[in-house]
Amino acid sequence: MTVSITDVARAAGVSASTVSRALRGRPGVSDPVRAQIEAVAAELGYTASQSASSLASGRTRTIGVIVPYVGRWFFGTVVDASERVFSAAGYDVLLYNLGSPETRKRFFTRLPVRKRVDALLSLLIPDEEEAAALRSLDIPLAVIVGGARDGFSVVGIDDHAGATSAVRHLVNLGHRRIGMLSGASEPLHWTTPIERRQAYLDVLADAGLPYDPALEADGGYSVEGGERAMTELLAGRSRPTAVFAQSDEMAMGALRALRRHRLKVPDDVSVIGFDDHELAEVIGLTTIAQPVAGQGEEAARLLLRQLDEPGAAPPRQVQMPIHLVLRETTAPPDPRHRSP
Amino acid sequence: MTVSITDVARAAGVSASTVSRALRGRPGVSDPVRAQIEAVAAELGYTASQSASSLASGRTRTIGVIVPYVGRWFFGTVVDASERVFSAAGYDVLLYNLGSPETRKRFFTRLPVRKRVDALLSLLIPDEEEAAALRSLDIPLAVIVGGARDGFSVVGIDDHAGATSAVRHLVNLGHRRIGMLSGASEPLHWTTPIERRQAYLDVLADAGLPYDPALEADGGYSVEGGERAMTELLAGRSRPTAVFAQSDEMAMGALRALRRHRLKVPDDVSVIGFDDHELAEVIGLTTIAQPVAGQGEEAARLLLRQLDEPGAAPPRQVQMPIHLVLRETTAPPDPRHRSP
DNA sequence: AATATGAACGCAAACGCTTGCGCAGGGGAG
DNA sequence: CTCCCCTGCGCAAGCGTTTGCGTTCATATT
Repeated sequence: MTVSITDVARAAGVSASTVSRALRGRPGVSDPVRAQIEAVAAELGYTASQSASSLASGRTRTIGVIVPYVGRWFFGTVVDASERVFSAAGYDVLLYNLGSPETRKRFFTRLPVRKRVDALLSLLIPDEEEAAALRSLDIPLAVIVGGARDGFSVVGIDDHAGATSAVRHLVNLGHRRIGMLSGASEPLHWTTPIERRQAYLDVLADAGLPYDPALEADGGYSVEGGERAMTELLAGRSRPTAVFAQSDEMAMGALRALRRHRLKVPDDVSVIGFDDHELAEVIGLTTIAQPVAGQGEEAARLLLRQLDEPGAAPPRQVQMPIHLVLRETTAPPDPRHRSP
Repeated sequence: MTVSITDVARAAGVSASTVSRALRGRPGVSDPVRAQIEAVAAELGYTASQSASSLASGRTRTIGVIVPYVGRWFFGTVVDASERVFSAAGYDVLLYNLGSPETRKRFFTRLPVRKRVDALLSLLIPDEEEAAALRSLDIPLAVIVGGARDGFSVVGIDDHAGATSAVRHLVNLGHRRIGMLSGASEPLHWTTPIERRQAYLDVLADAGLPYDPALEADGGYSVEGGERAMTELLAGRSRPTAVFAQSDEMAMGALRALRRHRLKVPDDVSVIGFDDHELAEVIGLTTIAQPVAGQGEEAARLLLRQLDEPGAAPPRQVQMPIHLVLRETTAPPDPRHRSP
C-alpha cells in the first residue's frame, strides 16, 4: 500500500536503521550509501510516517499555535508570520482557534495537545489557570499579547508607552476634551486594555486635565463596537474634540459614526488609533504602529531556540519598538469649538 | 513520566484494550466498568497519544488546510470558520501557509502531509500538477477558491454572475466609460480573475459599449496594487467615470488614489468592489457580497461527510449565493463629465 | 439438565519508526 | 606485526495505541 522505511531499506540493500539515519542526516552512514538511499527514497516517493517517528522519538516536529480568532487582522498576521518561521525550520503548525470561553475551557482541561506538539505559541495571554495547564505540558511556551507569565517567553510592546505617545500627541495639538474608546480586559485576561487606559489617565493627569467618565466608552476592540462607543460619546453633553481609540478597528468604527453625524475629521473631531492596521494607511488614520508580523517571527524564533538548546535557553522577554504614525485624522482643535 | 494507557488500565484493574474501547465509546464494555475507567482516566489526567493512536489505527483525526496567506482577510476568515467546524467534530487542523511558488513547490513534491492528515482543504485551487500530487494521497479533498478539479469537492460562487451584476449596476447608472482593476491568474492558477474579467467584457458587449484596453489595469488583488492601477487609469487620455475593482482591497486602493487626485467619489468617479470585505461597510464601499465564512464552513462539512461515509459520499460541488450591496461609492455619472 | 448464545473482557500482534548497542573491518600508532 | 580505536552498519528492543480473536461466564433455549 503505502511505502514504508523497510521498503526503502530493501530496495537500497541496507537496513532500516541505516535508512533512518541517512534520511535524517545523522552520522554513521557513508556518503555513497547515503546518496543511494536518498535516490531510492525519492524514486519510491517515501515520506516517513510522522506518527511512527514521533512515537519512537518522542518529538513531533509540530508546534501548536493558540489564537482567539485567526480571522482578525492582527492575529492572522501574527499566525502568518510565525508559521513561515516554523515551517522554514521544518516544523508543522497545529492551529487552535480558541475564541469563546467554552472552547478555551474545553481545550485547557482536555489538553488535546499533550504529546502532540513540541512547543506552544499562545496569542493572547492565558489566564493563570490556563497557564498552569500549559506549564504541566513541560514544553517551551511563548505568549504574544497581554503581558508576562512565569515559564513563558513573551514578546510584546510597551502598551503604556504607546498609548502615552498617542494621547500626548492629542494634548500637544491643543485638545482638552479627549475621549477614549476602550475595551474590557475580561474574559480574556489580557493586560493591553488596562495599560492603554492607564496611560490615558496618566497623560491627562500630567497635563492637568480632568478625567471625565462620560468621555470614555467601551468599544470591545471591534469596528461595530467602536462605532457604538463613538456614538455614545457624541450623545453626551460635552462632546470630545479628540478621541483616542485603543485599536484601529475601533477608530474605524468611530470614523464611521462621525461621518454618520456629519462631523468632519479632523476638523471637528480628531481620531487616533493603535496598531497600524493594514488599512489604516488607506483610510489615512493617525495611529501608533507596532510590528505585528515582527512579533510573530520573533516569538517563533524564541521557541525554536529553546527547542534547539534544550534546558539551556530560558524563557526570554522581548519588547518590540513602536512609533507614532502621523496621517490625516488628527489636527489642532477647531478654534470655534474650543472651550474658553 | 507521562501517563499511558497501561497506567490507566492498571489503576482501573482492567486491560489496556478495555481502556481503549471504553474511552472511545466502543461497544464491548459494560456501563459500570466504562464509568470507572473514565473516572480513573480523568483523575490521572490521561490523554491518548495521538502518534500511537494514529500509528495503530491509520487515522490521524487531523485535517490539513492549505492557504496562500492566512494573514489576508478573505483567507483568514475562511480558515477561522472551517477550523471551528473541524474542531467541533473532534478534528485538529494543520495549517500550511503556502504563499510563494517555491514554498508550494517544496510542499507538493515532498508532501509532508502524507500519513499526517485524514483530509485536505485547499484555499485556492492547486494547479493540475499540484492537484495530482494531492490525489495521490487518496484522501478526501476540497477546494474553495478558483474552480473545479477532478477528485475535489468544491465550494465557491458564480464569479461570472457576480461580476456581471457589478458591471451591469454601473451600466444601469448610466456610465459608459467603465474601467476595471483586474488581477493575473498566474502564478496561482485560479479562475477568479478570468471569470470576473470575462463578465466585464460580456456586459460591455451586451450594452453596446466598446472595450478599451486603456481602461483596464492590473492591481494584483492588493490594496497597493489597486492604488497603482487606478493611478494608471487616471493618467490615461480618457478617464473612466466608473471603475469595477475585482476585489475590495483593490477598490480601497483605488479610493486612496482618487483621494490623492482630489477626485470625489462617487461624484467624479464611481467605484464598485467585490467580496464585501469586513471594512467595506466602514468605508461605504458598494460591492458584491459573498459568504466568506460560510464557504469555509460548507467546505469543512463536505469533508467531514466524506470522512464519515467512506467511499459512499462522492466529491460535491456547492455554489454559494452572492448579492449586490449598495453603499455610497456608486452613483450616476456627473452630467458635466458625460461625453456627448 | 445440557447445550447454544452472546456479552464482557484479555491476549498479543501489529503499526512504522528511532536508537543503544554490538560487531565487523580497516587504518594508524606503537 | 600487534593492538587499539574509529567508522559504518545491522540487530532488536522499544514507543503507546488499536483490533482481531479467543476465553470465560452468565443467561436463554430446548
